[in-house]
Amino acid sequence: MDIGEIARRAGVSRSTVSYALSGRRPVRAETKQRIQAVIDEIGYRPNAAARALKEGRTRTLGLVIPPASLRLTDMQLGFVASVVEAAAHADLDVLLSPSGGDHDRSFERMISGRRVDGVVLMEIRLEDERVTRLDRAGLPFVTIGHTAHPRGTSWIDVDYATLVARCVHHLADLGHRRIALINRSPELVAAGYGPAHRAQAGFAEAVRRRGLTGVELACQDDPAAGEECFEQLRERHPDVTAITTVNEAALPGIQRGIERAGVDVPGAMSIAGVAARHWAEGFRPQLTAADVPTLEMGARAVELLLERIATPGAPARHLLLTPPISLRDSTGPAPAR
Amino acid sequence: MDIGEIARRAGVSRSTVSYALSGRRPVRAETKQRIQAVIDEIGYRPNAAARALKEGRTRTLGLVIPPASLRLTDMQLGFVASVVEAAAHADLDVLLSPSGGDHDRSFERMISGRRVDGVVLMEIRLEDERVTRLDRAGLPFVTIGHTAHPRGTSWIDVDYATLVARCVHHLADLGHRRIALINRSPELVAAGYGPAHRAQAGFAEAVRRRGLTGVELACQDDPAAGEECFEQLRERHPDVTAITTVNEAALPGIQRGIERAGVDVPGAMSIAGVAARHWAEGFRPQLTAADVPTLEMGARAVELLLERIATPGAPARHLLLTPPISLRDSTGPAPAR
DNA sequence: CCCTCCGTTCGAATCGGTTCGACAGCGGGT
DNA sequence: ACCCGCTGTCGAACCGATTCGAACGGAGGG
Repeated sequence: MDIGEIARRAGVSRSTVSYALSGRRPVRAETKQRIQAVIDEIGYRPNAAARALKEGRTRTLGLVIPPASLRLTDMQLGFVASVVEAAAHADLDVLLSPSGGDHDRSFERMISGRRVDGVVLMEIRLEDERVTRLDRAGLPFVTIGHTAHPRGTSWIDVDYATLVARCVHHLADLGHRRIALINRSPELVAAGYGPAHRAQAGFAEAVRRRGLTGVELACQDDPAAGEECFEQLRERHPDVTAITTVNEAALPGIQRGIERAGVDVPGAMSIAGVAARHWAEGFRPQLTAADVPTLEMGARAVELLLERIATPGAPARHLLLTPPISLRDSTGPAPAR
Repeated sequence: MDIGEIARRAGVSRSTVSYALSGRRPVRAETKQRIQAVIDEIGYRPNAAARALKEGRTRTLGLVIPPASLRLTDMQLGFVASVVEAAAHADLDVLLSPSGGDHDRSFERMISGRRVDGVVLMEIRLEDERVTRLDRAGLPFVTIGHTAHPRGTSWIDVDYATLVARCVHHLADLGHRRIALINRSPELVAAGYGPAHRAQAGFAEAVRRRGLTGVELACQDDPAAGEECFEQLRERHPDVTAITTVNEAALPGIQRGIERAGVDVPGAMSIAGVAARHWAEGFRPQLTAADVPTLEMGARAVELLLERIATPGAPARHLLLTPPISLRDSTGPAPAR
């Protein structure tokens, strides 16, 4: 079922079949029909490897995901889903590489074996070795999240600093004076994980500006830790009246903690955060939050990547999203003393 | 940076370089070293497309996932993660195809363009067109889940019928006479989705055997639906004292419902189910459940697939897992009348 | 001393596509 | 009548690897 077989059966040369399929040179309508008939009959599809070899491109995008052993967060999952979706829409396939840990072989294969035309990288650290490796390999890539100094690389990210700051301002406007930030895990903060880092910075700056008292807590990305973190907060800082968080995975736990402590939200405690709509609306009462447009981000990332692939010389582009905060039911005036 | 460049710099022929790398023919140690030195210097990696073209295999596995627009369940995510993990372990790459809906192009490309050596299929329906298409394409594949009549295909699955039956027996042993099954979504049941179907069958059979009264409810795979479903159950069947469920995504909602209704578990209501350990242990009180070994299943699926690829003639193999039920804190004696 | 065999290497064919150059035939402009 | 350009087709080269057959030289056996 190679192209030669089609050519033989249609009584033409291999190149004619190729031109009939690609349309790069005119082929008589009758001939084209004859070829198409044979193709339909045999069920022929061009061999992807042969095409990739000759064309020098694979029509495949690489997607680097966190090591599979780690549970993907909902947000990461959203990125994966939307990248795959967008790629499929552009008739591209997606090759997965669980990188980090000891599985760098897969990453190595992907970037140096010319298996992909471009790469989408996620879970970017402020200093990220993978970025420099991709740069050296001369492979087009786009990151979801951005490094400390993203010189020539295209990226898309959510402006955590601004969003957290906005939450703080919103809470301050409501009269809250003591506000806590429930951040991502201590490990991530220590590892220089961008969102955690920038949330911290935005929080500190906003708190300073408004002359508030700020408390920052690092919390593992899971419900149990969220509950524990909330209890800890109540114990050590009982005077805090508002919480802002970027840790969506901890939300169910925070909610549990609130319910068990019998705290009235938003009567006695206000909460505002950054989270995918899914999490914000699942919270009781529904969470006032900046909705991270996970699905859109993956799609835009692919868009940026396709641009980079099409015109490698073009300047890198950056998309810093600042979705509006959706007012829901979890924030209200600070309780009177 | 092709093999010719290496050959030139090392002063040997291209075939010698190839043999030095593959070891399929002896190469003098000194020559081998010289070649290796050049390779290390240049950072050469064989072009994947060229190799695939000549060898006739791509060293890539295909993984068909539900359309990306749908939220992947935790279990599906576990499959994806473990398949990717296992493939990476065998130095294979994984190509993703979101199939179903209008994205069949990707599926079509994958199976007929010889882009992959084999395919892992998940979310199998009792009658599944994709299986027949793969069969026709003559591509080795393995399914996670199984069709109604899986003749010559290898698969791995969890024995939902038996597990649900065991839950029922366990509850019956504790004295419960009226038991509800909270199944997966009505759509899945209607579409002939295996686990939902077999859970139903196992439930009905066990209930009949023990002479119990059984109530079956279909429930969307999300917390909100779980809560609603529980409330509905309390309202319409207030005499039910035990629940068994295969809908892990609904568990948090069921828990919420229980808490809001102030029902004592396991004092007034027992619950036993089938769920990944993660969900069972996250439930309060911890859920007595058969722990679905998601991660193991993906790994075993890849194992089966590699066997199929290695020896296409060998008979298909089936792995029907029946993990034991872990007794936790959610089941107890039926309340006295 | 000749013949084999083995280790080592090379050249050429091959995988299945795409694409370039050439060429035939035909219509139109001058 | 001639040349140009366009349409439609073919043959051959090429992408970058693997692999087969053959050649060469030295060691070992008869």
